[in-house]
Amino acid sequence: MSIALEEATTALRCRLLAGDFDPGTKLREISVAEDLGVSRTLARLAMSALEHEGLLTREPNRGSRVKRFSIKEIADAIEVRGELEAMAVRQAAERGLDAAMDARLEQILGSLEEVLAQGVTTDAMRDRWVDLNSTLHDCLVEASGNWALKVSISQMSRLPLVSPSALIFDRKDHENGHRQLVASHADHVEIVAAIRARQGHRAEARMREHAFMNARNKILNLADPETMDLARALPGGPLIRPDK
Amino acid sequence: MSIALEEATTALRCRLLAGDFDPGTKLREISVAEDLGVSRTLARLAMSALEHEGLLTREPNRGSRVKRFSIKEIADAIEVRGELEAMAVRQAAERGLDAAMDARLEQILGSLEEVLAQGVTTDAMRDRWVDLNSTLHDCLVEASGNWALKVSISQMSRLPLVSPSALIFDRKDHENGHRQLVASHADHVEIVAAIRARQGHRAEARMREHAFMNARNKILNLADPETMDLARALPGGPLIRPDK
DNA sequence: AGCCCCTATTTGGCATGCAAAATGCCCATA
DNA sequence: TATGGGCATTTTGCATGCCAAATAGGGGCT
Repeated sequence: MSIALEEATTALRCRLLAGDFDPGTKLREISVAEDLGVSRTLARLAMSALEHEGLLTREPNRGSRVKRFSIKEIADAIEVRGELEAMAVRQAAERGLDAAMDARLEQILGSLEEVLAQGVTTDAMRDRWVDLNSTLHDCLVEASGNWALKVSISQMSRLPLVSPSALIFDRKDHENGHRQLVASHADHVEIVAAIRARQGHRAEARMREHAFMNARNKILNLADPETMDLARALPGGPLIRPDK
Repeated sequence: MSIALEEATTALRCRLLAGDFDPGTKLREISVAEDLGVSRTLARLAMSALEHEGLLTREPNRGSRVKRFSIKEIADAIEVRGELEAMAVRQAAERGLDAAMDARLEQILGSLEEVLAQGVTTDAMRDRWVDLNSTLHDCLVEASGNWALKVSISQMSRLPLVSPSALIFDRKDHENGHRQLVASHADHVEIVAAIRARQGHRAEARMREHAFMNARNKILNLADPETMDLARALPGGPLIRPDK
């Protein structure tokens, strides 16, 4: 089930995250199947996968529905991811960086610095920033050497708006947006520095604050959807609703 | 019926956790199907579920194999669960207990106290202790009101030896086993007290230590399998190997 | 031994059949 | 009009058979 399943699952996941379906919609496997251009069997597999990811909920004998996320649930998930990443950098500091990872982090930080200096104004620059940012977070988790941490974080990151790639750029107040990026980059630099200095507690604290600020920005923008501009045209659509 | 899938998945999961298969064994869907007495379709669904749970790994076009857990991976997962539970009790303290949950916790603590007073010597008593212990941990997570926390913790808990129900009783040194239970119960009491007093940081710290001690006991026993006596005859078998 | 080719098995996927449950609809009744 | 009961349709849950492609396994050849 390598090629087609993965493809079908990805396609359905993208449609869900893009908000193609209203939350609460029942997904009939027949319509999903012909929608994705695959068989009922495969559609069922894909839906099962997304159910495990938490994007669908299944009621016995009644099929699956599109999960509705409340803002609180998203905020919870972001907070959990933050706590886990904080734990990751603490463990990375306690464990120490190997030479390869150290160089890799240095290179990513350099690229981020470069992008920041040029100014993150175009969509292309935004994409590049988001990519680098995601990669950096991945590396930090990797550096912890903790397998379970990686699993947990990636589970959270599959939820809408939770992933580090779901950055929000403030387009209304461009000055403000730039300030956020500068602060974010300063966090990155200090976190890596703390890890190198084996200051586990400091790395943890700074990462926790980093996550908190990021979460607050996201939630603020959720309440004011006009300014919302999700990187990679990913999530944030009808899946998330203020009610619960 | 969703009955059969759930049943087949549970059956296969139990066989995996019980160590019926050596790690690395390739699971052919045909043999799994007739082994469980279900169709190939259903066997694939069940295997897909267990793959998402992390008990199986799939290699494209080559089927799935039984995942081999190193002791480090298990220790990592236990540590992550501990951190998440610590976060849970902190949030529970910050949020406050509603009357129903407060009463429920009190009742569980009372039952645990009672069991402890009678002495946890028979298998039946051990089962009762494990049940109460699991319920208490579930309640604490529930009390946090954090949905993502519940999801993450349950994900970790599906791994062998990670669940709070995977308690280990020291049968070699009965005195030592009893001491551990007494200490564990004291932790429970103080954690609940801290939550009631809205002492988030204290609840968190104590829970982290509680988890750490529990993890250490488990890992110690892994290195000395003679004394290992997993409650509910659950996991710990061939799935876990010292190597990596 | 090393390599190649051929065969048998297995995976990945599709279409269909079927019983049971759920859904929807129509109509009778209050 | 609102309610509710009964019937037909749809949908789910699972099984079965089939097929192409990839893999694994087993000789035989050099």
